Amino acid sequence: MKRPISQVHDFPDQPASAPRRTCDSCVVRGKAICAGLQSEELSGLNQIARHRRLKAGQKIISDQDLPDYFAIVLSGSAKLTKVLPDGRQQIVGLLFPSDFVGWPFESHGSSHAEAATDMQLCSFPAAAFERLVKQHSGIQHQLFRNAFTQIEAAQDWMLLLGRMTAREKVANLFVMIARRSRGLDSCEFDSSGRERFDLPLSRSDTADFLGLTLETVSRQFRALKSEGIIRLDGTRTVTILDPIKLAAAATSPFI
Amino acid sequence: MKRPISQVHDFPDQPASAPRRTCDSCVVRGKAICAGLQSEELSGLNQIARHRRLKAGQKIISDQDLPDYFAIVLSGSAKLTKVLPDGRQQIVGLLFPSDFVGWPFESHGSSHAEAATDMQLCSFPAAAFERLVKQHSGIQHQLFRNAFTQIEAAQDWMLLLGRMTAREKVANLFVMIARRSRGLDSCEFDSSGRERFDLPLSRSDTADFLGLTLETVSRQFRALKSEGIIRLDGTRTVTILDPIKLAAAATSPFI
DNA sequence: TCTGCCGCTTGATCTAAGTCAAGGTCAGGA
DNA sequence: TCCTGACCTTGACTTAGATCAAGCGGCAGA
Repeated sequence: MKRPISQVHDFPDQPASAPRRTCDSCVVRGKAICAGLQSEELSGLNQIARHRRLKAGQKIISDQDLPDYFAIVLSGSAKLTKVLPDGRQQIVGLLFPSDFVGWPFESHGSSHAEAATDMQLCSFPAAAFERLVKQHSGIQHQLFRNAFTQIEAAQDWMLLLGRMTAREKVANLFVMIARRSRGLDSCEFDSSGRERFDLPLSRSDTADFLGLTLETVSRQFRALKSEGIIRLDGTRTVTILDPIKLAAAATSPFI
Repeated sequence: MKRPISQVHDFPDQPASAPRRTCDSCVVRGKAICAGLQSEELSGLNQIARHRRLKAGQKIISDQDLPDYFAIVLSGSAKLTKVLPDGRQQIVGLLFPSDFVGWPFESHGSSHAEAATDMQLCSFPAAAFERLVKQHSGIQHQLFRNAFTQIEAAQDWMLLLGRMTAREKVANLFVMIARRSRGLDSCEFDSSGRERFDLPLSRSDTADFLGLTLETVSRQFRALKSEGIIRLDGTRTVTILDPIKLAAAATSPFI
């Protein structure tokens, strides 16, 4: 039987009294906003940080009301969605470990953040976090850099949504997820050095991410598979068999 | 003969010795990043600010090399574009007066900024501006808020690109440009209170912004016109005849 | 005034992707 | 064990929008 690669370790929520596990001690150290902070800034964050585990589908931050916390993704993935009144949906962002969730100082976000897979977060109470940001310009600077990364990703995705074919969209999705998964436990290299990773999204979510229908997504998966470019183990696990051809199918970006 | 509404006033570039006109003295005061700054921060900006006039089509900041200046748009519009190796193009942002151009502290942007119309900028030499930002957290905070606005716009646009029909895309474009033009000299209300504004983009650029072809854009313009929703004077000037129907055609967002 | 070009419109046709519909697969619960 | 429902695949067909191909109109330069 096929099983997805990644599995959230089953450790319990930290009780309030226990020493708190923080961003400081996590896998993504050095990549998340904590990177390059002064030790004073780090210890400030550590003091308010709190571990949090979410099941796939759980809301993280709604686009309606004030967020009560911000967070850094430690494991798993989150999706940012926007919905039209008639139900049409677009996923406008996919967050991986080390990504920051939420917008300090804004009364409401422009999208709804939700766990795409089971995930772990390092969370910070909103008010305390904003207070820290005001005191430490290093944190503010990291937030700003994080914003730039999000803009870059959004602009890349606009190019994909507006100007790419279904095949190119799917190929680029694989390239992007492979890159973001590298070094995480949702990614391994097999004995012949082939990269294998889990898709954090269902076919339907994938369609909403790529601006396609789920049928078209499924057909493009099949096409890349039948051309020997990828292998699918089960429905969520992808192995890249031919990275050259995959890059060609993606027409360059996201490499 | 029809003439576009907006016209760049023909005042000469400020000689280096003359008292410099700055962001402080411009139309967009109170809306741009200068809003809410301390007087000390403002005077710092004023000291390095420099007026700049650009012709339509001139490059502002390339996505290749380090920017030598950042700027606030005073009049006219700029477009941010991304290009695929085979020439396919996507406009990933449209900038209006009060918008900030460029990314301090990043070695290169992810898109190419270019004047869409003749325009005026309030520019800041890159190095001096970054120095100021480091000193004054108020400016940093304004930059951060500006980044949030850009993310919001980008996410809205992803929804448009991925999930809207050609008709909805065009209707939303009109709604968005009308909103952003309000209060500028590229916008007026006629005697019966109808809103009239200039499109900053050619049909071909509009197509690249909406993820369509220019033919489809042209046909959708015609459709909205023949339904009495808009009027076109010449090829760039739009009057909204029926805002209710326009909003209906846009299926809600951007209002 | 004429000419050529650029940006735009319009029509005819084509096609990539959407829609509709029928199964298949698998995990979880009765 | 079988049933149920969620998720995915596959096929047949339809269609929105792309592509191809004229042609128009205004203005810039001769």
